[in-house]
Amino acid sequence: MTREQGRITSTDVARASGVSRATVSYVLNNDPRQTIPPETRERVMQAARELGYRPFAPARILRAGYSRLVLAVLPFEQVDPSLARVSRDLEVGLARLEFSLIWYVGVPDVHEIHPSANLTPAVVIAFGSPSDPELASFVNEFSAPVVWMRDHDRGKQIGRLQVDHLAERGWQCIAFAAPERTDVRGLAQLRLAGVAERCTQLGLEAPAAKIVPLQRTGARAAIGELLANIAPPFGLCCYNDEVAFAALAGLADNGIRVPDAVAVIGCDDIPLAQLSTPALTTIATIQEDMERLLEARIAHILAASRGEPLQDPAPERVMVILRESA
Amino acid sequence: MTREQGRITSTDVARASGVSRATVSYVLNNDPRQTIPPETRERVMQAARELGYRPFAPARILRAGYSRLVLAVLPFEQVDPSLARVSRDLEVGLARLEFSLIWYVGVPDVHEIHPSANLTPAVVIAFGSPSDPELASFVNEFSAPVVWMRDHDRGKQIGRLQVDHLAERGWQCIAFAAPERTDVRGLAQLRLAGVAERCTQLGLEAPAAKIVPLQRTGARAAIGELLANIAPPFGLCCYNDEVAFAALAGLADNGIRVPDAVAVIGCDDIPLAQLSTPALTTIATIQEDMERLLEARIAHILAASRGEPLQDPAPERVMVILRESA
DNA sequence: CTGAAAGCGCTTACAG
DNA sequence: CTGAAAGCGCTTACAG
Repeated sequence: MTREQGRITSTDVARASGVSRATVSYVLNNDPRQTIPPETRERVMQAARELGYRPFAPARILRAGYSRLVLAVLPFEQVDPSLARVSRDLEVGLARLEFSLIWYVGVPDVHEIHPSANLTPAVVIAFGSPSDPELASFVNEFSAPVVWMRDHDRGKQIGRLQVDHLAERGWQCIAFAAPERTDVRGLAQLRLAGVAERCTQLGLEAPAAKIVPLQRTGARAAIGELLANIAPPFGLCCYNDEVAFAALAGLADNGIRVPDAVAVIGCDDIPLAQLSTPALTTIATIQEDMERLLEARIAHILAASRGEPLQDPAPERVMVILRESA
Repeated sequence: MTREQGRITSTDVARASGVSRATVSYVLNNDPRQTIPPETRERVMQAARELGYRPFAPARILRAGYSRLVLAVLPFEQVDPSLARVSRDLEVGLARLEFSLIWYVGVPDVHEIHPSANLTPAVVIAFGSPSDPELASFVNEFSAPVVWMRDHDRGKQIGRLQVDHLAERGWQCIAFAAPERTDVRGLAQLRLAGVAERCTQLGLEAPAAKIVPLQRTGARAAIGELLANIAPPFGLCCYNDEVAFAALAGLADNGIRVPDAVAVIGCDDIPLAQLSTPALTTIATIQEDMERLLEARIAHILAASRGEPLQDPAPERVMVILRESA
């Protein structure tokens, strides 16, 4: 692992422009406390440009004691379509504060080498819940303030809202379609818990739960089994829109009409949701709320980067997108 | 931006365990050239644990001259469903080599502050084409070797393959369904170019192209206009599976039967592809090929991190997933 | 207005 | 087997 590129340093720039390293630094960082003659300034900038000089980040950070880097940690199970928007808004907000946003995506347990060995974020944004011990320890390893997003509460809240919607429309019997993906079991449990909780509160029977695979034949079979257990009419709360698509396909393959015999409600409002037959009723995060939330979150991050104590941020709120399937 | 946490340094550990900083480093890095008495070793480790000592990454990197960090740069337009798999495989492969993988996702032009000010990747993986000037300059700013993935060729190749499949099955007339997303225009142009190229080679008429929005009413209207331009039967090559879903919905809303009157072929093989009505025929990257490719790519990255010259890697290959829509 | 010097935290020859 | 010392590249008081 030798790398003898011969890095270009500020010493090189100083030599090339006939000044000291201090002056190079003053010029390049536009230090307002120094008065550099424009001619010298120009000479330094020119030399830096010609040599292709880039300050070596680790040296700067070592000197300063901190970086302007925010690392978002995203477990695979949290990857979902709403992320593109969140990511963009976060990044633009942080850029305004001169912070860079980068992502760690994946499986915290794979690593003998922790990324903190090569990376010094000023703040870590964790997608998930602090009560997830693996995620929590992965994230704490950075010894930086941690801002949590997408905590457990949202999971339950979505389940509750799905039931509310179905119950309001007169559905008395509720079932839950769970995903096959194993990495997402925790989230699915939570969702189901929210569904079950609300059923109890409303005096409905406890919901039947069934794993509905995304493979079409698997979906058909799963829905068949569900139908053997519980007779239509019933309302089906799906873990997310993908599972809802599988449920719709399985119901169609079993000759069940949606929403006449079975109502189906998803979650996420993926772009394809309006394109299913029938178009999918689903749950989405409230947009304006989202914007306010992100602003708050960024202020939060800034505060954390200054070492100020963190308070629990307001949770994301959530609404029904009404289409045809429920 | 003061941060006076009082960082715990190797000096603290040395003091606490009554040895020199050198010894602390030897113990914690398991230097095989040193013979440390087990007792001393234990004392040092204990002290480090109790103090919660973590070596400060920038100092290590400054000393070493390089980091073990690979940064994948992903423009928004390149975000697609196949990424989850690629990401996971890349990360696991790199972890084995003791490299960490992190992502930069987004819009290179937003930044006055370039992430390289806070980050020193050993290698950059760029998703896109070196002939994209914005991406190229963003990525070169890191002054690290750059490995390119997903170059232009793949775009054309997919278009060609879609046409081949339709032509083999007797479709004489070809149309192209483009996405509405503007950030993806470049890729869409390329795809269309591939489609058009193959049509010419096969002696077919030049393909009609139409933007098909993902909103259901928009999709219906767009397909309506397309049908006014070009009468069924024809084969419809779609930019990706999402556009294909919109096309299927639009065709259904216009009373057109798939695949009898119009054949539809997508791209990506997203999980939902098999769940449409009819199930979607589409294009996917060959799986075993993908694995070989990733292995090669990782070897490539490793070579790059040693400063060895890069050669053009083999491109990804691609196949038809046959279902019902074409 | 400019430069010599110190120091951020780490690792590793080198001397003992 | 252990420790004192040098040096990675940067910024910034400080002296002139």
